[in-house]
Amino acid sequence: MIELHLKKLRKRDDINAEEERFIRGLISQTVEIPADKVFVRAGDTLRESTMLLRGWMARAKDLPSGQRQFAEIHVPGDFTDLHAFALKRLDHDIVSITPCTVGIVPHERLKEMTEKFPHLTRVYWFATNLDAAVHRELTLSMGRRSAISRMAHLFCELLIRLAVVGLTNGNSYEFPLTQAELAEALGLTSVHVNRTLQEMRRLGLIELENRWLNIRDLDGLKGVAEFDDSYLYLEKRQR
Amino acid sequence: MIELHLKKLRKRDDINAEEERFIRGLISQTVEIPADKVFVRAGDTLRESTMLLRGWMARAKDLPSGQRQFAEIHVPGDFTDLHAFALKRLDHDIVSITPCTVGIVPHERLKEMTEKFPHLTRVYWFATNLDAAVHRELTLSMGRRSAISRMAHLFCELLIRLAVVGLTNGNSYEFPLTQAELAEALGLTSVHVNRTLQEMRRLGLIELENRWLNIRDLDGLKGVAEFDDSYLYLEKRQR
DNA sequence: CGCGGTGTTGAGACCTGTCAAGACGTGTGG
DNA sequence: CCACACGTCTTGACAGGTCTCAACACCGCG
Repeated sequence: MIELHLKKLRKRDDINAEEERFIRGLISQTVEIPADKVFVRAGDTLRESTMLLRGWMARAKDLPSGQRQFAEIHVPGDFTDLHAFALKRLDHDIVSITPCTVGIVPHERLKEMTEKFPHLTRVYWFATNLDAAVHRELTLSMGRRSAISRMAHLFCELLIRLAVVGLTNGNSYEFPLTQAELAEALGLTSVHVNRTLQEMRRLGLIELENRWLNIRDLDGLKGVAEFDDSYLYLEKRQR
Repeated sequence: MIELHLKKLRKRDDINAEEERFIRGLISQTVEIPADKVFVRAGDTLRESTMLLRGWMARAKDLPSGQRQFAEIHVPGDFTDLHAFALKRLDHDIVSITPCTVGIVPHERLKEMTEKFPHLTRVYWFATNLDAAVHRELTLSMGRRSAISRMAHLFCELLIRLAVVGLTNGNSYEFPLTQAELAEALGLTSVHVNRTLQEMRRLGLIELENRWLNIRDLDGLKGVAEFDDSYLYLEKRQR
C-alpha cells in the first residue's frame, strides 16, 4: 500500500529506482489501529515515525481547558509524523479517525537516508514543508474565512489531496469525519457545523450522507472558499 | 550578526566548529530593507533563501477579497524562508515590519550542505519543522482561544523567542507592530485589538507604549494564554 | 501648519457559541 | 425479536464576542 505514498512523492519530484527501493525498505512493520485512538501522544520521545497506509488520521492539539483542535487531517499516502524525525517528540497527538493501517519507520533509517541519499532527503524535507504550507493555509482560514468558507476550503483541499493518491471518484470521496470532528478541524462547534452544512446543501454545493461527500458544484465551492491550490505545490520540480 | 542565528541553533543542538564555519559561509550578501516592504512575493521562483539578521519580518498570506493574515512573525536569528529551499517558491509573502538587514543564502550552498553535512541538514530540517510547530500552535490559538488569550499567547511566545537570541530585557522587549499589524497576526480587526489591549492593561498584565512591551504579570499572562512552551522545543537534543 | 498614520471610542449588527432537548439509527443483550 | 443504550444529527432560544462603520484624538514630520 506504499504505492499511494510513492504516488504522492512523484507528483512533486522524480524518484529513481534506487530511491524507490530505499523507500520500500523504510517500513519495519505495519500496525492496525482501531478508530478513535491516540496513536502517538504529545510529548513522548519518539524513535520512529508513522506513515499512513490506510484510513484517516489527524494531528490534534489540546488546551488545558479541554478544547481540541485539529492542525491537519491526514489521508493515505501521507507520512503523518515525519516531523518527529527532526523534532524527536511531537507537540500534538496523532489520532486515528477511522480504522487505520500505518507503517512504522525507524528514525535510524531516516538518519541513514540523510547520510546516503541527499536528494531523497530533500524530497522528504519538502514533504514536511508541504505540511507547514497546509498549516499556514489553515491559519488563513481560521483567521479570515467565515465558517462556510472554511468548510468549503477544507472540502476543496481534500478533493485534491485525495485525487493525488487516486482516492476520489469524480468530485466525490469518502468523508468519514463526524460533525463533531469536522468542528475540531475547523475551529467551530458541532452545532454550527451542522447549520453550516445545511446551508451548503441549500446552496446546492454539496451532498453529504453516509460518510460520503459529493461535490455538486465545484466551481461554486471554490468560489465560496476563495480556493487557490498553489499552496499544495502540485507541480513537479527538482528538489 | 549571524551570532543570533547560531545562538538559536545551539539552543536546540550542538554545532561544531566545522559546521559553524560552513554556516558563516552561507550568506552570499546582506541586504538592507526599509519597513513595510514585500521582500519575497508569493509564487516567485526562488534560488535563494533569506536569513533575518536585524529587524522584524512576517509571513503574510492574502485572500483575493483583500484580507491579510500573518502566518508567523520573524525576529532576528530566524532563517525566515528556509522553507523556500525545498519548496522552490512560497505560498505567502515575506514582508518587513521594521527596517531589516537580511542575509541572502543561495540554494546551491544549501544543496551542498545536504550532500556534505548530514547533521547540519538535520539541524536545518528541524528548524523548518519548528516553524511548522509554531504554525500549529497559531492554528490552535485561532481556532480555540479568545481574542485576549490569543494576544497573551503571542506575547508569551515572543518573550521566549526573543530571549533565546538575547533581545529581551527582563520581561520587556521592543514590540514594533502597529495595532493593525497585531490584528493581522491574530486574526482580529484593529478595533478589537485596541479594545483587547485596553483590557489587558486594565488587568495589569502588560504595558505597551512607544513600541515597547513590558509584561507586568507574566504568570497572569501565561494563565490567560493557557501557555505551554513545549511546542518551542527549547531543549537540546542530538538531531 | 496641515497631513497621514496610528490609536481611541461609540452604536449597532451579525456571526458563532451555549445550553438544552429531542430525533434518528444502529448495535447489543435479554 | 424487542428494548434499550449510545453516538450522532438536528433544532430552538438566547447570549455574547467580534465586526462594521463612522467619527474623532493624537502626534511626528515635512
